[in-house]
Amino acid sequence: MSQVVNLKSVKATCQSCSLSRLCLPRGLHDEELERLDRIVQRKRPLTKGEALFHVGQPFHSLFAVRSGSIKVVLPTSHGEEQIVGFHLPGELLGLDAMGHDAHHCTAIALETSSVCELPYHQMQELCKQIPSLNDQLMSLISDEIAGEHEMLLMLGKKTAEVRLAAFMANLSVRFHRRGFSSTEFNLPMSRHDIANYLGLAVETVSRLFTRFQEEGVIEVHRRLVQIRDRDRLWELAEMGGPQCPGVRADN
Amino acid sequence: MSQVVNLKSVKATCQSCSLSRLCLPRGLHDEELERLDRIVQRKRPLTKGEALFHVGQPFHSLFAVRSGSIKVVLPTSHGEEQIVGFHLPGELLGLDAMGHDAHHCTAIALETSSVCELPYHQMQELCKQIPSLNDQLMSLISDEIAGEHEMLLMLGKKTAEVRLAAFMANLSVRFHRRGFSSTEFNLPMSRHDIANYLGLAVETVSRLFTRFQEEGVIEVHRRLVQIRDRDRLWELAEMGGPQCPGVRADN
DNA sequence: CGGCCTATTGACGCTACTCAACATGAGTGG
DNA sequence: CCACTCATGTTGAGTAGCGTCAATAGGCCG
Repeated sequence: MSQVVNLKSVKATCQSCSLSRLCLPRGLHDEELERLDRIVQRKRPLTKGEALFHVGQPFHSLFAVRSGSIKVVLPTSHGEEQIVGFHLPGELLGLDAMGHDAHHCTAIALETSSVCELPYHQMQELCKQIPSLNDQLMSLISDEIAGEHEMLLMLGKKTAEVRLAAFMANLSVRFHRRGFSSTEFNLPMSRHDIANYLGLAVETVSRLFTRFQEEGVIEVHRRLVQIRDRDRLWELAEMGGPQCPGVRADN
Repeated sequence: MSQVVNLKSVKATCQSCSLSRLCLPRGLHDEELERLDRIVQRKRPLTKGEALFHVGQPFHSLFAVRSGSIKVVLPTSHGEEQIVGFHLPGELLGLDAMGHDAHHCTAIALETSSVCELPYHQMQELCKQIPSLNDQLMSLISDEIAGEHEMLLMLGKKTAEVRLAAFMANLSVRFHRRGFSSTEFNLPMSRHDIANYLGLAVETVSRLFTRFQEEGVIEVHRRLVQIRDRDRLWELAEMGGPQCPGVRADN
């Protein structure tokens, strides 16, 4: 409150952001980046459990995760919930509300997380003026759809073992792209969240984790995961084939 | 080939299309409609089983279903397939490839079907010039994402009975919006397709159909469906609650 | 009419859920 | 610092829902 004068010095910019390779800035040159920066609003960090938006709330902005992680949840008529995605830094939130006036899902921080707010109307204007920004937005949108297709395949056809293995493999790749270790990371979400997301019972997830450990595939202690045998994990996830589900070409 | 002179007389236009209320033309006025019409390419109808595009093929156009129905399929490494959607007239295809150079899924006609081709680059240009076209495209995109979220919920949390009931209810609503009866319609897809889409075995679908019949909820003969007790069907589909999953506000 | 594909029905078994007890760690207050 | 409580995670036993396998019935087309 009293430090307004300091804000400028700590202000993050798209130019300086390490995620620009994954996020909207991808493919933009300096002048364009500055224009994007001008509409981006960096918000105060969310604390664990805090909602970025709730289902039904008016939609006026997209959000990009800057740090931390956020789960996206669909409430059901019967009080249950379905987690439809976990978003890591560089990924967009709120795409499913574009062109509508209310959010269709709820976004909740899994840990202390910061996001960039992108007022939708200003984004639209900027997309008109900067073709490569529009391209990148469309690319991220289609990734979202494609990713959900892969998830439908998971839930429709795969066993619990394959689902969990693929989930771990997917996290490994996504963390790696963000500059973290691909073999050792902390799960941002609880067992309950994992189970919910994968359409399984918590107990099943727990049992599978211990089985994976017994087989020397991964080591799990509470939320710390260490991947011991990457090849075997990929096999379990059925990701050795022609294309790698859940993983778009590297970038 | 020899009838070029006749083409104009039979040429369908977005202005004359009964689907404009659901499809891209929604919200456009006459002059804008004409400009959209100028980039739309009406293609020869697809025959049953014919592919509109295959996974891996270069992407350069979106498609809108004009008549018939089309299934969208994801192939897996193990030769299986997962159907990720059935598209009825007025719905778009290919959204998951925007911003990429290749299709991510395969689209196959379930019956004789015609589509409108929308060259993507021209669409982009037109979206810049016609804000309400851009709005409608974004709206359709977000509907696609939201619909897939609902489907994740189905596959993640719902029993076979609820899935099939919700599927029938969903079809009923979608046919109704297209001017068909909401209580009597022909399934465009086989039992095998339904089972695949819902993540079930064909036998389970068959058994549920007979159970629904015994309970007087629906009548099914081969592909003809008659809904006898709409309220009970909605109950079975768990669609009586606060909001109706799978069904956006009417339009 | 015969062959083929789709759909139905039945018997059986397995995967993963439910219920329940227990373990572990985190946070709190004395 | 320790005892207490609560949240989170693990493990076990029993079971149900749904998949698999197999046989049969019904439509469609040449």
